[in-house]
Amino acid sequence: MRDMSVAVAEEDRRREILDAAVSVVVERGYAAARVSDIARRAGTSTGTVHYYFPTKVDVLDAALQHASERSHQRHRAELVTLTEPREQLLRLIDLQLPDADVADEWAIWLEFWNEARRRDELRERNHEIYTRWVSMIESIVRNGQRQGQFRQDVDPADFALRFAGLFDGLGIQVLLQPSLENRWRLRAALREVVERELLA
Amino acid sequence: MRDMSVAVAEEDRRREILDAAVSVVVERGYAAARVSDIARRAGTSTGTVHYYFPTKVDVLDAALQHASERSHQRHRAELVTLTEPREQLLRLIDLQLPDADVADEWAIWLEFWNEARRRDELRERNHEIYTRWVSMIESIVRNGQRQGQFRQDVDPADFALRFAGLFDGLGIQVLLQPSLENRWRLRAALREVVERELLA
DNA sequence: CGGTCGTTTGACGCGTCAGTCAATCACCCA
DNA sequence: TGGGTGATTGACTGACGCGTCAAACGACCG
Repeated sequence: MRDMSVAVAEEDRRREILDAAVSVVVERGYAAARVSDIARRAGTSTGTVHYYFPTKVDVLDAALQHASERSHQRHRAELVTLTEPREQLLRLIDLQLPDADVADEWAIWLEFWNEARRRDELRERNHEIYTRWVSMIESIVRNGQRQGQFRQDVDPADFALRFAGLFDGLGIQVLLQPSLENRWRLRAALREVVERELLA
Repeated sequence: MRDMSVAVAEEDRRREILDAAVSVVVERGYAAARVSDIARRAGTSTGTVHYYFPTKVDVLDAALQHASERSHQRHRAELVTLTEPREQLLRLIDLQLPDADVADEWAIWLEFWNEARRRDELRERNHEIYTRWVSMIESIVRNGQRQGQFRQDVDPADFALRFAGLFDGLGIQVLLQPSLENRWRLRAALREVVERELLA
């Protein structure tokens, strides 16, 4: 019982530190993030941060993982509330437009990619995460085809890859120039792809 | 005459330093680049680097600009050798696939975007550069339409934006997983967009 | 040849920051 | 109550790297 309650507190503290780390990475970037920033934002001390994570790299990598997990769960949670594949895809678009909190998520992706370029473990991690994201889209498309709502002559894996790619590429520019106009264009471009390629 | 020759030497030295800086950024990343790395790779001393560029940020920013300029010139030089808009677009694809040297260029873009996220001047710079890249595509499309080779019912600006976005998004993943398979998929996806959307 | 100016050098000073550690705290249990 | 355990603190140390600067270099000129 004691062990349980301590374990829970431990997990909470860990999560607090990771949340803090994520927001520091968003603000200062992966490479410029300081342990003291993370500690301050988590309302604790550098000693405690090191108590939970041996080195700074450990905190930051865990933070990236943490953020990507949260993002994935958010997507899943929203998708199960919808039954129509078409609605699911459109919702996915709106869920991931670089607005407010989601812009922070995009920032994390950029940092992630950048860091992954130089480190094998992160490259692998990115590959898993990206594959999961593409698979999510792919399975929606497959569902749509099975239900006869989407065209049958489209390769789901191929479509999913292109959809994700288009999303990322335009998303980066929207992140950097987040005007209403640009956000709207991103949304319109993605919806148009869905309409044009999946619906007869 | 003396001034002239000195000025030329000065420019050479500057360029050497910038080339060195680019390769250090590719290797270690913008944030982790050290003045001493740049000096060593340029075959000179840290003092000299600071003689030409007051601060490290000045070198790095100039290096980003330098790399983007070189990339743009490379595109222009290749395009003028072709007359058919269709050929120009297809060449552009092959010119920019993340292979060998070009992978370094992609790395620079990632670093650039990442850094731009936090700094207004770089955001503006990125906007100019990106606009120039999209405009290049757009004007090829316009040419193709004028010559009757491309469909008339496509908005060139819109197409160019989507084409560039798709290129970037998929390009990042190819950069991180540079398998033959992935490179081929990127190329095929882009060529297909050209075929499907621009050619009747 | 001696002086001037632009260039180059690298040792040094100074600030910064990750990670350590001894001390303290808080909680529980015997 | 007293002792044990896990959690927390922040001062400290050692490493590191930017930017400075005094000294040297070398090309040219009067």
